[in-house]
Amino acid sequence: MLSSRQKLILKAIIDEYVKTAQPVGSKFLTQVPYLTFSSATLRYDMAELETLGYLEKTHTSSGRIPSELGYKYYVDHLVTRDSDVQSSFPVIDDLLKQHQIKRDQAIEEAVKLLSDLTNYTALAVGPTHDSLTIKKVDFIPLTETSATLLIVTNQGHVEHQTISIPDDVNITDLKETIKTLDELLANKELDEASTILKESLMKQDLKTFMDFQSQLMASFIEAFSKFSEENVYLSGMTRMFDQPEFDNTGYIKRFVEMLDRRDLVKLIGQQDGLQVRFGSDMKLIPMENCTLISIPYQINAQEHGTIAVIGPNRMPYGKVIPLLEYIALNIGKLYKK
Amino acid sequence: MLSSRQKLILKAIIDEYVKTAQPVGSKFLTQVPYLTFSSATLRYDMAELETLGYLEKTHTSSGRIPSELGYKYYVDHLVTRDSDVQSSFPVIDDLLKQHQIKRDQAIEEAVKLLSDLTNYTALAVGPTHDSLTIKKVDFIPLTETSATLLIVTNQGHVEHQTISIPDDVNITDLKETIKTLDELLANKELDEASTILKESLMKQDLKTFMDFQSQLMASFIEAFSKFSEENVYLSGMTRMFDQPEFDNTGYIKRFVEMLDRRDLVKLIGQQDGLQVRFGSDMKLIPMENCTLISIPYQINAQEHGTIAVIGPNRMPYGKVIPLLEYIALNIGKLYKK
DNA sequence: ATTGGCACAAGACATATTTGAGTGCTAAAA
DNA sequence: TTTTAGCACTCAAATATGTCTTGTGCCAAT
Repeated sequence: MLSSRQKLILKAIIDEYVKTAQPVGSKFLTQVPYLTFSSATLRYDMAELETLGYLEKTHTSSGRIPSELGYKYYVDHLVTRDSDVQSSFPVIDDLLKQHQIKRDQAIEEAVKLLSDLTNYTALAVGPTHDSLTIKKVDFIPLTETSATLLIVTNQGHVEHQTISIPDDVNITDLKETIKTLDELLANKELDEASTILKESLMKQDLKTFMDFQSQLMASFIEAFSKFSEENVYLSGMTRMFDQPEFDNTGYIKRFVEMLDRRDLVKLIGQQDGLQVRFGSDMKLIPMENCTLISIPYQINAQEHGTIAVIGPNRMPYGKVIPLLEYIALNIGKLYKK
Repeated sequence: MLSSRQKLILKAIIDEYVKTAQPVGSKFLTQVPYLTFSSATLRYDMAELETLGYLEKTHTSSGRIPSELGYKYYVDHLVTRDSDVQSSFPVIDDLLKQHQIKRDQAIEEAVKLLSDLTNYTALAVGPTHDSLTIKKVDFIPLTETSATLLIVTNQGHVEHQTISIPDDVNITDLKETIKTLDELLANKELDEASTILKESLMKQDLKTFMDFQSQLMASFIEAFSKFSEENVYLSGMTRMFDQPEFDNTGYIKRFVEMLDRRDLVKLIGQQDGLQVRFGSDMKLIPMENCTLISIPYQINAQEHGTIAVIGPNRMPYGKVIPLLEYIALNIGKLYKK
């Protein structure tokens, strides 16, 4: 357990380090208004905080920098919300209201805004749909030997697959088949639909030939899987380049590759509430000196996703967290109209 | 005009510099089999090549490195096609044949392959369609107040727009309207379709209300514009990070931002045959020390695009160019089946 | 429990010294 | 006339040296 003085010292060190990116020494701390102690006293507590694992030194006689554990303690117990943040709330409101936005655009704008306001990389996944049902299955002949298969969901999402029609398949029969399928699948949920589809094709009650059926089946399955694929929105990919502690091509390379591979998506999938994850917490993709802050957003009863910021550990949490919360909240509000 | 010995020297310097990324001196050149001259003679010609602008020095007493002009001369007159490249042709054939690939996947695979084989960033734009016509316009009611508008082209591409239906619009009328539009627009080319659409809505011969018409119109226009949007495929974004001359976060940042903004797309739009562009040739986006090699590919009579590699000037052109050509050629072949 | 004082550690910076690769020039050889 | 050997010179890079500054740890005094 930390003494209250130790807490103040930890807070002062992190606040300062976030600003300057330089190790903080006892001399600086003596100038902090709420630390009216001699440098020796402060040093004593700093040494203590170091043995507890909250602080680190870059070399034997340097000032202290926060460890990951230190940041963790800071966000859990010490961070004070920056009241200035509220001044950017109207900007957010304005920008999101400005367009009569489509949903995808709204999320894209929100992510861009988040990146612009924080100067860190921002991303969002989703929205995923809790109960997606099939509204319509249709097909449009294109040529003698090809047609486009259309599948529309109740949320108005459309997937299409171009299929080639073998000579031995009668186009009228095919039309019939699709019509039957449309009736069978209408208003069914996706996984339910998959089952029904398999059964129907098994039962051979559809007037199409066997090997063509597998192509058809595959097309449906692929379309279904595309519906449940998650969109990823990314903005400010290169923002991390500006952080002095990342001025290193090797590191930056790994960072860009991670973004490119969409690794983070798995990490910020389903979750409750705000989460702050530090480099080593990101199990699959350890990224030292990085913090990922994520929060779910809700668009309506069925559609929700996650929006996140990724930046250096050395982040002004007191600003970033309220911003993220406010934006997540307003993506939902915005789309209610 | 260069003497034949000067040509040999220029070639030797570039070949070596491409391998090592180090300035090449007269001492090294004496060891080149086809340069049986003393270092003094070679130095004399090197000085000459420098005044002509083909070589540069990094400082007064360093070896020489090729200038942009030097590279240009090299690719135009000196490069010898590397016969080893053919050994990777079967790999290309295999990988592209392996899947029963869809067109988009084929291009994506090709770009990835190009990047993997060259170790440079690769990209492709397109395919664009010469004569895209509308095959079908349809609409699917989702709820009382919303519907999805579907537009299908003769190439089997589909765009959809979700529209909200005002209370004062009768859904039967709307159905009627869409049906009329379908008949009007079927088999029309995109720009033709835009014109027809405007006229019809002007003439008010459609049974929908005025302010709703503008929404409808906008939806169509947006869908049309999406059809003609170009796809961009990108692979190996971080490959440039491995080049020693780009081990610099400032530069890398500009590079990634350029890729992110898709700046290159404008550059490699319509063109005939193979093009090699050096840093300063890329008018809008000067990227020093970068070379862009691009070549058109053809998928069928109507669909074509461009595929390209971007890497450092210091590139083994003798390998990269044949590879690019072979891949561009085979994207087309592959999709013929 | 807190503080002032002091020896010590280590990075940062500036300045010299050495080394080595490579050049340009010139006079002699081919 | 062309080519070559020889030599003085240049400059970057590596190495060494000394000084300065910041900050630590510890101890004795308060």
